[in-house]
Amino acid sequence: MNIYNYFNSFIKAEIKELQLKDKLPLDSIIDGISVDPPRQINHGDLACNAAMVLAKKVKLDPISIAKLISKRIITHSDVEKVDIAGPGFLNITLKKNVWHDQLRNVLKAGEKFGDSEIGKGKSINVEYVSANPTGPLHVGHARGAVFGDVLSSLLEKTGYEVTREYYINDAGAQIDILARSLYRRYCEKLGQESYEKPEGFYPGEYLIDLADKLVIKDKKHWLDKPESEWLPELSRYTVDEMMKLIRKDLSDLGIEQSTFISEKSIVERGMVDTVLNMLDEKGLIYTGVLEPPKGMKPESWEERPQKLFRSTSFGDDIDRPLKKSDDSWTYFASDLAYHLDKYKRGFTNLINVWGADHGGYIKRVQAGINALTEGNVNLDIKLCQLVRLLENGEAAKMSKRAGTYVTISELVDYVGRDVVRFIMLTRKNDAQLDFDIIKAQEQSRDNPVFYVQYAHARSYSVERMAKDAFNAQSFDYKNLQKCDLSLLNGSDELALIKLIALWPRIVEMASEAQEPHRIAFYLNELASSFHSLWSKVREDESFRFVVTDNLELTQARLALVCGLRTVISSGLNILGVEPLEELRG
RNA sequence: GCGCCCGUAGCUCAGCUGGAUAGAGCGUCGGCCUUCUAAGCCGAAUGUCGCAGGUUCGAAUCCUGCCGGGCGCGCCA
Repeated sequence: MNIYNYFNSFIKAEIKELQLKDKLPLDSIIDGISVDPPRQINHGDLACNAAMVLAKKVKLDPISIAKLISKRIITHSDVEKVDIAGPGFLNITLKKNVWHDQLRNVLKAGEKFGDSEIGKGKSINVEYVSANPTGPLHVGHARGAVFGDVLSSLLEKTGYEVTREYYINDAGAQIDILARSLYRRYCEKLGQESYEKPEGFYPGEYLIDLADKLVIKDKKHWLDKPESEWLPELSRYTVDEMMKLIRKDLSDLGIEQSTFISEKSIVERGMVDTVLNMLDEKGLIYTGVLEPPKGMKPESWEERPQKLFRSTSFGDDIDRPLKKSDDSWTYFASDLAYHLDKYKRGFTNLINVWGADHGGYIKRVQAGINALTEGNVNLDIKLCQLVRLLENGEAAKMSKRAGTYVTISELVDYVGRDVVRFIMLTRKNDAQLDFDIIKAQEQSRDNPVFYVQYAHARSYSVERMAKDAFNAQSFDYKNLQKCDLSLLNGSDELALIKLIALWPRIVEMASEAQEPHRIAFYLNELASSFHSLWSKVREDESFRFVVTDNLELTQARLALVCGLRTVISSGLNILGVEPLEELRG
């Protein structure tokens, strides 16, 4: 438990005591009470709004309530002093040894420091990427992929049991087109061009490569055969091969999902019919005619009765069609079946990571899943906005393999996996992201990946020097845990310890908000704080980490550096970025 | 037309789900290398938090209405 939560519970308990002793009314509200790190340094270590929250319902002024509570808080052995400030804030200053103990906890717990149990006993299904198996992944997919992967790690860090899932859209019409495109390439290989390029032809080079493989595998077997003979087989073959490509791309990014669910298998198991029957039984299906959307030119619009799901009963804007004009299921229908499948596999907490262009789809899926599960499922949908690839501020143009877009493997080859992963998290998921592939490789303050890695590497640099100056054994973790941390009493050192001690809170809040970018921002701040302390020695010799005539002080300072390193490394591990011990070769 | 997202320093963005005097980087200007790696650090200047109302002890944050930008809106997935 982090100290903010700890004091939150403590203060609430004390307030209950006061209520029992009739000092405060019993019905006063405790819910909105929070304990936070204050923004201003002179506001102490913890700021609590309890008095103001209580004053809301009780007809007492906040200041006198604050006085009442502060008398209780001051009895805690960790508390140095309590100030009442502003409109009724309780500003709590903790004894220095509390912070020293926090640092000691980091050294004892190692990377487990920051683990939380807020998700203990809960399982959650995170579905991400789920790109159509029609070609290699591109940059837009990379963002959703990294986001989903890091969100999963973050949830695991806070105790959730996470299933990382990929939904393979291997059933729609675009798969037929893909197979026909491959067939065309196959014919080309064998010197026959009479088979026309199909409508919506996939032009990427990867299909030429695949056609090579197919010729080697099946020789001329499919040549001059009717489509009905080769289409089913080649569809299956192409999807399998595309999924190999995609999984390769994902593994280049360090992503390995445990569960792959095929749309085709959902359909073949009759799940779509099940969904239709369920909705029908609930009276949520009818045949109707949709209005054409206003503001759009309905050129080819023809009014047509179709089978509709009454999603407006569940908060959607219009009712949604389940069947196309050719009587086949819409994507929506099979997607409902897929989500029902998740529920039947035992998941009630679902997260889907989608591209922002699918935003208009959220309400209907939530409506559908609510209808199918009686509201038992909580489905969160995270949208990732576009990524704009830049080269020194100009739009990047480095695409070759896929025809029209930059692929993940091109990007990873160019800047490296760690850079891709980190940069993808330097923006909130729902804000657009500019990814400058030149700047992302710079070794400068501009490049957050470098900046954080540099701080991490510097910690090793200090350790090496300390070990050179004394005997190495004095600095192993066991000895550092036991050393006298009270020697760390400079304001800069204490400030750094406090920032390190913030880590568990950052983790919990990022997890609750489902916002992995907060980890990246925090690491940047932590690195900055360390670089700053590091440079202090230029103004004042006494800031030297390694003090050659003082082993105890050097141990204490190295303990601080190791604590910092542990947190950085633990943060980078959540991001899936490898912490480096040295930056120059 | 409707729905979702966004609007914060010259630029790019944070802002801890309602807290105190709104922050960081870049850029600009001015400092710090006989170095525990200057691949870095320090200082200065910079704001109608899009606009207008509302909710309350307290709003960049929540609600409503505008303005401006992005995405989407049956027979694609």
